[in-house]
Formats: sequence, C-alpha cells, structure tokens
Amino acid sequence: MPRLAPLPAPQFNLRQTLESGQVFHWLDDGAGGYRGLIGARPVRVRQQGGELWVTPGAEAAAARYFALDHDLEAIYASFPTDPAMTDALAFCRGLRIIRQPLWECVATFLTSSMKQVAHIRQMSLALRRRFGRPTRGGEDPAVYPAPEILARATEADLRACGLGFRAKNLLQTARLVAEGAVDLEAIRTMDDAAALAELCRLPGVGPKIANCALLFAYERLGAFPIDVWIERVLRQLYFKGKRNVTARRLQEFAARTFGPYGGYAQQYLFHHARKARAWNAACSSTDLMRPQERFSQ
DNA sequence: GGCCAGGTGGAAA
DNA sequence: TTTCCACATGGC
Repeated sequence: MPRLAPLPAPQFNLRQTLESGQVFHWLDDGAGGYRGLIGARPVRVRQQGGELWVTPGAEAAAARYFALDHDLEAIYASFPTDPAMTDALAFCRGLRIIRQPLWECVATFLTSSMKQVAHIRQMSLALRRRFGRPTRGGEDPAVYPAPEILARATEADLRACGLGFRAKNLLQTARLVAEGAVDLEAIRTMDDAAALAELCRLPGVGPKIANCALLFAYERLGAFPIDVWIERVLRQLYFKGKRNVTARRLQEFAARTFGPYGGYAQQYLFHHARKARAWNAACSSTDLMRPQERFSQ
C-alpha cells in the first residue's frame, strides 16, 4: 500500500459517495479504500474517521473533487421532512455530490440509458481500457478517452465495449464536442435552462442525462434528474393513485418541492431506494418484491 | 426465458 | 398534445 496523506473530511462518507451511481470508474483496492483517477491523475483514497487519506500531492484536487466544501448542514436543512426523505438522509449521510470532469461525466451518462449501474461501470472501464492512456501498468483504471480520441473511433470499436445502440450516439457526440460545435466549457457560464438546452443538442442526451451532467459536473445542485427510480419514488410519495402525472409535472413538482439543493435530495432518494431494494433481495427469500410492486400499493 | 435497467428520438394517434 | 415503439446488452 503506497503512503497516503491525510486531509480533514468531516461529514463525509467516501463509500456512499463513490458507490451511489454518480461516478463509475473507482475500484475497491481491497484494503478499505479505492483507486481511481481525478481527471487524468491517478489517485488512491481511503477514509479513516473524519480524515480522508489520499495520494500525496493530490490533497487539493481531492478536496475539490469530493466537494468537501459543500455545506451539508445547510443542504440537509433545506430537505423536506417527510418519512422517505428522512430515511434516505439517515442512510446516505455524508454522501457528497462530487465535481466531475465535464466530458467524462457527459460521455459516461450518455452510455447509461437503459443500463444498470454495474453495466455502466463495465462500459466505462472498457472504454478506458480500449481508448484511454493506461496508468500503473494497466492495473488501475485508464484515463477516460478525450472526445478527440473517441471521434476517431468507429462505431464497431465502441460496440465492442458493450455500448450497443449507444455506440452511434457516443461517436456523434464525441465528434460534435471535438470539432467545437458544442463547447462544454462554455456551458459553465449559461443559466440552467440554457445549459440544459445546449446539452440536449448532443445526440443521445435528453433531459435526464443533461440534468445528470448539470448536477454531477456543472455544480448545479438544484438539477433534478428523473429516472425510473426517482419517478417511482415521487409517484408513490406525492402522487399516489393519481393519473395523468406527466414528466413535465413531475419535473415542476420536484423543482418546487426540493428547492436549490434538489439534486442532493434526488441523489439521496435514488441511492436509498436502490440499496433498500438490494437489501430486501439479499435478506428475504420469501418476500422478494420487484420495485414496481413495492411501490404499487 | 422473461423482465428490467440512472432514456432517447422519431412516428403515430 | 400524448402515446407508442425500437434500440443492444447483461444480470437475475
């Protein structure tokens, strides 16, 4: 185990943060920590109590990446206090919305449609292995390939990484970004609505994936991606028995109900709902319930 | 073997 | 406007 350097990280849960489905390339190092990259920099991380131990020299990068400056007390104080949110908060406390590199986040979530978190990890790691610069002799994840690199790939190359029908979209999106037709950096200065619209110009990027990028890369903590899990939770909690609840209504309701830190609330509800199901499945052989059954009555 | 997964885009009603 | 459907792949 290489020597690591400590930095203060109160109110932080590394495991919940890295395993909540917001980032997909970190690997368990078998010693209670993780190995991965912050951008192009290989980093090892391990948490011990209120300290985060990281590769020496990477302290500042890690503090920024893991958003240790986010005021979690203020964020928690903004949450609704209904039972589901309370449960999710108790389960996820210390989970932080991290600051991911723009392209890496956009591209990874582009490949996420109709895929389970485990599959998104597989695709991300396969793309890194196939196209990215290796680190530590190929033992650790490779650097996520830049748009210029993927733009030169073929659709067949990308399909070989398990992308399926997403291959064409990733290729076209990589080309648009590589040639500057869509400027991911310039989106930083746009307001939320304009940023969302600009991201949706990328093929394969719709409102859900654009909101993921806004939340996990652009620091828009109010962005509220609505996927199948969150839709289920919202319908069960707030629209029980009601029909004709459109996606638009759900989106408006979320913005109104969860406020400026809605993205945090969303991530806590998402992670808790997924892990609760996994826990149910693992611990009960006679009471297996699929998600839609758990929430349908 | 059927079902589902951090959806999107285009056609049809 | 809303509704429907194809789109690949892999785990359970």
